[in-house]
Amino acid sequence: MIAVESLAKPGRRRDPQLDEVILDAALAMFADGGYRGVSIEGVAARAGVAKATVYRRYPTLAPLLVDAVRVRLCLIHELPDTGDLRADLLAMMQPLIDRLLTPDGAVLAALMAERFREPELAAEFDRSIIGHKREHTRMLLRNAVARGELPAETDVDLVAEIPAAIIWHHALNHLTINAGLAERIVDHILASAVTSSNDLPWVPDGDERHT
Amino acid sequence: MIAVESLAKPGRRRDPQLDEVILDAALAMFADGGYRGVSIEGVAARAGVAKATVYRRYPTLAPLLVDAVRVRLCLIHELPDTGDLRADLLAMMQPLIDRLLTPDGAVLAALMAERFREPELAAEFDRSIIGHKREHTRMLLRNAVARGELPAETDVDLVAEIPAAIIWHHALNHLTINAGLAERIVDHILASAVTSSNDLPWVPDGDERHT
Amino acid sequence: MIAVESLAKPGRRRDPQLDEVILDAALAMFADGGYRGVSIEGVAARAGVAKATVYRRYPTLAPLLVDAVRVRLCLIHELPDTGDLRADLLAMMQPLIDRLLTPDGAVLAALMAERFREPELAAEFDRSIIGHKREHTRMLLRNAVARGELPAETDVDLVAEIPAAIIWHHALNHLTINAGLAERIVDHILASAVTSSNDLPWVPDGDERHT
Amino acid sequence: MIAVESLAKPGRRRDPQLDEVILDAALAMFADGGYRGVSIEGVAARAGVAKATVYRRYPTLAPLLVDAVRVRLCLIHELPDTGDLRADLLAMMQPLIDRLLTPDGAVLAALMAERFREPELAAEFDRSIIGHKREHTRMLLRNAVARGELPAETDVDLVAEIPAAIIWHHALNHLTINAGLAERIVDHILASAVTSSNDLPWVPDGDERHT
DNA sequence: ACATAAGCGAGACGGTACGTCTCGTCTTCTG
DNA sequence: CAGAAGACGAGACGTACCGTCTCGCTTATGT
Repeated sequence: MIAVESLAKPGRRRDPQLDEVILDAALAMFADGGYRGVSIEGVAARAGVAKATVYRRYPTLAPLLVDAVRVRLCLIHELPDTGDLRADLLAMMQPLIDRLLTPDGAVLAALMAERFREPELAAEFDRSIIGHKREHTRMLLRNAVARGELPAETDVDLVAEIPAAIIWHHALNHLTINAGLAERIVDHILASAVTSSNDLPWVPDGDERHT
Repeated sequence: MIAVESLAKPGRRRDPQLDEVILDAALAMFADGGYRGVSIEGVAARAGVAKATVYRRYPTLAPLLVDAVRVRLCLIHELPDTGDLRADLLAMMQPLIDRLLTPDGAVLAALMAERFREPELAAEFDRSIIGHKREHTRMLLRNAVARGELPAETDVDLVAEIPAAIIWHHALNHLTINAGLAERIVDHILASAVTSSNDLPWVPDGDERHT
Repeated sequence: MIAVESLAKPGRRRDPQLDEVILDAALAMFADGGYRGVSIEGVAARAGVAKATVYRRYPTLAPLLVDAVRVRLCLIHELPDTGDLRADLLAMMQPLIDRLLTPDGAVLAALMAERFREPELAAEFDRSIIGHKREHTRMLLRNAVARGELPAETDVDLVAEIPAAIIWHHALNHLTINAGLAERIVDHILASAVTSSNDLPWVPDGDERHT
Repeated sequence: MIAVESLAKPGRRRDPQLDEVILDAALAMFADGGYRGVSIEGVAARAGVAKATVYRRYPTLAPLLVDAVRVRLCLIHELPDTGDLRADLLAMMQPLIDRLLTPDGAVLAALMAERFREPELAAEFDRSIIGHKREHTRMLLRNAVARGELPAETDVDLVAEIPAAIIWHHALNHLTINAGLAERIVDHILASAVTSSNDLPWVPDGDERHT
């Protein structure tokens, strides 16, 4: 009886399906023409939706794309820490590389390129894609140093950037990206592994990895 | 009096001063708003020039910016090959880093970001800025491997990309770039230098064979 | 038990108060901005009512205004036929002129103007305002001719139109309308009265008509 | 040599052909749907012209239609004054009636209807169509009174309005308009002609006026 | 009493037109 | 012919209503 507060708002609900087609259309246009190629008018047309329906959801283009990226290109995944540096690094890189090899790759690369100019885009991108990867990688490396797997003088901050730097460098320069890239990067990082008193278990079979 | 050659076309000459103000305006607009922020209309307005005056010189935006970059941001420099890997690598990186620290740095980074979408821009950019640096770096590394300075199993192709990848990664992610970065990169690359049981055979005979 | 006719439908009744505020709002908007200035959206807003509440009652604008006019501006009155042509004609015109002098006058004039384009509006307007006045006036004139008060060659059809034509001409052209107008029109019509063999009893006092 | 002032402005001239197609399109849309049916967007589309091309010429709809009317429906003609009241009145009415019988008639009537609400439209309409006709008619009637052709007590101001009032009343009420209407109106006005001491040369043949 | 059904406020939806803006091209004039 | 000025077709911008529709609630029966 005592309806303290009726939380239900009056009026028709927004159609959740439209949310999706709008985001899809936005992402598709972005893939085609980059940030420049996206217009709210165009998104509405492509989504088969009235302009007002888009404007009702997003006041400007940026949050629309931000949402499109968050919802459609989410790359967040578990950050591994098994103690096996090689495996952990590979596990960090693989999802990104896999994604770059799909059609979404073009979108991701475009996004990476545009993010320089679009702070909002960049922020969201960092959150959902790059996220805490760098920090996590740093930690993995620090642990490896502590365990003695990597030399004490390793420039952890720098090395931690190498995977992302190389991968995005490839993506943005239209250089080939393939499954072997991750392994080559890991091999490079582990090349300075402390080999002091023992054999190098990975040397014998480390030859045919270069694709 | 004797017009030996009538190469002189009739009509008014193009005003060379306008060439300059146009390029300046283009670069300034690019710095302000990136590729998106540049329009021939805007450039003309900023240069205090009629639109046709710009269009007469450049059919589209790309060659205009390409020219602006070539003329105003030329980064071409000597590719060093002294035999001192450390010094050579540093010499390769320093001009770029120096430039990135000036106000032009924003322009360069923006250019680097936009080049993903603009093949023409990318081509010119590669020619005048990145140029043959990658190939040259590869050669330097190969020579170092040949001299035994670097381990035989060094992934030369990958390592050669590290300097550019790291520097641009910093530039595009608004990470700090400072003079020490080049040294850190070189140190990292040389960390795997063969130091095992002997002196450094390359020091005494580090001659200047490659020009 | 035997619900011979279950005319009473279930469900909530329409709120009769809303009928009124809707019509009032419609008429007010019409007075402000003419047919163009009326929109169902606007009427709903002005009436403080949901759009659907209006649309439930009137499918389109026309019947809404038609109702508003019928209910609020009814001009139907007795059509006099006393045998006194002068008095009868005056009695025909007076209610309209009186109404045109009230604030409703603007609404009526607007309605008269719009009716050209809006057949539905025109039909209702004719029914409730103009009605059978023309035909009645014709009859009065024919009778006057028959009685010999008007010349036999009188163009009854034309003369019967003069009162309405003049009055609406004034209304639509923003010309002054005043109480004397009706008298002037009657005087004009009676000017051709047969004066052959007798005095004109109404002439002596026919001077002060011009207001 | 002394170019005191170069009145010629620089820049491309407005295309006079476009002036015409725009006005034609506007008039056509008006004929189809009345003032309500005209939109600048629609005019541009119908004229095969960019919106800006219309907006460059007319800030809003009203002056556009005003111009369309002025240029395309000009009804200005000589105001006759031959001393023959009958002929002069006929000459005044005939052009209007003729026009109303053409396809333009619908446009004119619509315009007449809309003018009530659109002061700008009305002003232009009065200037180019109604213009000084009323005043001229008044003068003709005054002269006729002075010559003794009309009774001294004629209500000149009222009678002068009859032609226009009747004709527009017909037009706005979708009543038939035909060539005979002008004659009937003139006959009516002359019905009160002073016939005192002379014959009425036009009476005998005044029968076939009803078409 | 309580399901049924309509009324109602609110507002989402696909549209259309608004008036403004900028784009790259085209045209006309002056120097 | 170069250059300034600006008209032009094209089309996106963001706003405002249009008329329809879908909600969640309220109100009145009819069984």
